[in-house]
Amino acid sequence: MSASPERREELLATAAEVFAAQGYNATTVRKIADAAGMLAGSLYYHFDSKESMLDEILSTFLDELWARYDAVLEAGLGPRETIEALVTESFREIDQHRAAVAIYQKESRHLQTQPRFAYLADSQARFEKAWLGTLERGVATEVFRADLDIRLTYRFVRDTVWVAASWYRPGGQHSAEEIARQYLSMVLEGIALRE
Amino acid sequence: MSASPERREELLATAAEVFAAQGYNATTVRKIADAAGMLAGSLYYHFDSKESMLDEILSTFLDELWARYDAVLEAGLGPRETIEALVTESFREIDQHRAAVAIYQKESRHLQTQPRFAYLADSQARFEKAWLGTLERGVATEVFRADLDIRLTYRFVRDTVWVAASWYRPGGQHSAEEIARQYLSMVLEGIALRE
Amino acid sequence: MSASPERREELLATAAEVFAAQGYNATTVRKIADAAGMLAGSLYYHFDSKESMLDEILSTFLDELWARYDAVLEAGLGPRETIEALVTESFREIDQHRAAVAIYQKESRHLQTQPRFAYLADSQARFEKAWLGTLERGVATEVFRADLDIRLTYRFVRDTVWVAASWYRPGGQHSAEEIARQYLSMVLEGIALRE
Amino acid sequence: MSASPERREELLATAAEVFAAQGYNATTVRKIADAAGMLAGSLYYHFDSKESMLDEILSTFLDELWARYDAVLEAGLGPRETIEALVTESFREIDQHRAAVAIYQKESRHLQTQPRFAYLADSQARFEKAWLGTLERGVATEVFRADLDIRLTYRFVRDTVWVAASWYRPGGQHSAEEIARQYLSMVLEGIALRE
DNA sequence: CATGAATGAGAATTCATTCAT
DNA sequence: TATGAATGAATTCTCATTCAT
Repeated sequence: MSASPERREELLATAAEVFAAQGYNATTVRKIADAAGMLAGSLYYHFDSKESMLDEILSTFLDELWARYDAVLEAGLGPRETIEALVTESFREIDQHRAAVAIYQKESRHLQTQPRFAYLADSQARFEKAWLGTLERGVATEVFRADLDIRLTYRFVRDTVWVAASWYRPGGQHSAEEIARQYLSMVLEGIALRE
Repeated sequence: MSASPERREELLATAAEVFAAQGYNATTVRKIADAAGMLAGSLYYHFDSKESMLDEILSTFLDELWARYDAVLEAGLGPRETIEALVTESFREIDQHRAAVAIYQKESRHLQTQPRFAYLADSQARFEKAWLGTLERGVATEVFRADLDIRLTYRFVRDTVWVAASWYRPGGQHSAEEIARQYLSMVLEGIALRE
Repeated sequence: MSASPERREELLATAAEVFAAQGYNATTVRKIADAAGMLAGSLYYHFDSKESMLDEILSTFLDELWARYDAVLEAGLGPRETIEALVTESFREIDQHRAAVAIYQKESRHLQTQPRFAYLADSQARFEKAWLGTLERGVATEVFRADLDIRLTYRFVRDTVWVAASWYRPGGQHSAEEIARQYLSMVLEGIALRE
Repeated sequence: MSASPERREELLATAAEVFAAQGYNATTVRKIADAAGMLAGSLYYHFDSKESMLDEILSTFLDELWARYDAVLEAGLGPRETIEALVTESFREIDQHRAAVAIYQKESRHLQTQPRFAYLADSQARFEKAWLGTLERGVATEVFRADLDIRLTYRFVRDTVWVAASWYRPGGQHSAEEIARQYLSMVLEGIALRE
């Protein structure tokens, strides 16, 4: 009930694409197997269950994301630079694991309630702490505006970044970095022309 | 096969809540019926199918939304005022039909491929035309920044507004209008403090 | 739970048409009610159940048929004349109660097993006795051929008559009597030209 | 989604028996599965739906029947010999595929209206052409009586043969050929003794 | 490693029937 | 007499999962 790690990864990538395209619940094991060129039952040689595929996809994604985030958070940057770095890393993650991000975006809310996916809630709490803390620091140091509800701002920034996974296609017109740059510019400076 | 419009509306509101909370696919008719205090089969006195409930929820929402949008678009406002009005109407819609908006947000992408829900794609195209046109007008009249990719800006503004449906709860701390005001401020001026 | 006999008869006639056209099992109470211009539940003011409608249709048909058959059988006719009279009465019955005959033809075999419809088996047995007895009498008196298996002949004559209900439409080109005449001619003389 | 042809055939044979015995509509998938010694859901590994089982049973039957009929029709026989051969082949078909014939007999009329079963109507039309043409040829060459309505005769001959499927049991007293011989004798010469 | 064939739990849906009004 | 709204049992079908080969 395990196999070469490469094959697993291939299969997980395939599964992630299908989950992202059709939604986890609407995805049948058969569809994944079709996409992988095998029969549904054969997947069970590699994985315990459909849910464990989802679990592995999401936890791998979050592990990697937090490695990136932690590196940023421990770098001792200023609030604005921290936000810039977090957003840029987020877009890099979207670029490299678009499917996983899209799944996370669509499914994490209702998965959180299940014990097996409690780590999603934990991660969410860490997100909130990191972003919110940075924003508060920015307000305190007069880098960010003080007249906005800080939780509203947090949600604005957070959502603004992650929803992009729903339309982003790697290899498109703009690189992840370029998209990050423009998004940051909008989030930080707004879209209105300054006189 | 149909029945009194009031009962239908009650049941649709119930169904919309459950769809929004659990996702369309993960929602069983039984759950809807439970929430409505009846047996699963009884729903079929009022509706043809689970899908037709979804259909009615989404099309009612879009009809109403477009009535609001059209009123704004025909008012002859300037680009900035148009964006402000569209965003404000969107938050009012979220306030009044949160469930429908959340469902739309989560399900419309993959529903679009089904002929029955082709109107979702039509609506999407109209959205794009309305928002994109307004943004372009704003760039031309030097109300909006010219250095941003206009399609990126469109997606930013569009997503920024609708994702709010995933966390917004009516009767919370801020009114829909207040949230709209703050969002608009962020979208237009950014979150960074201007020196 | 009963009503004017006229209304019952009307409704039974309607039900019989639908049963004949679609088959008993494939006929929903709703279809009958639609055809009668009322709602499904309303039928239950007139009848106990769908099955009791079927029962009443079939038993009424058989009662009438046996009244006719008994008159023939008690008339003291010769074997050939008896067969002729039975066939003619059968076609008259088809003419007047086509739907009931068609239902009988299609459903009686598997209904017979249910206690409620045991009378169908009884009737079948009486049929057999009447027809078979007449044929045997005919063979004995050298009116009918002796070289045929008598049970095969019985089935041939019986089926030959009743299947006609599946295509007969009252008011068509030929009257019931004319069809009876031609059928009788075929059954008795065959279709080959005699030299 | 399909599987080994042998298993399919076994299961189809089982299904055909149950359909023939109880009628298509009254047959539940569970009954078929019981008869096959498996669970209802398991049938769906082999077949798309209950309807597709019916479809396959009927189309297989008609394909085979038409292979036989075409061989006869292309043999250049005289009208009487053609009728004899067609009837004989029909009884052979009844002997070998009794269940399919019985289903065809009972269900084809109302199935014809569904697009999926349009081929039943096509086949019916070909039947009519074949039988009617042969009868007409027989009348023209003075082999068959000219004083009968030819369409009535067609129905008589057609029904006479196929209804036998409702009572025929293979391995009974008479072989298919013997029954064919006696039926042909009745149809051609009649049951009355010739003086 | 993969297949083929199943299992069994539940899903959506249908429909005869009931009953207060 | 008829309606509107339900019930509840049964039905078709789906799907994750298992397992011998």
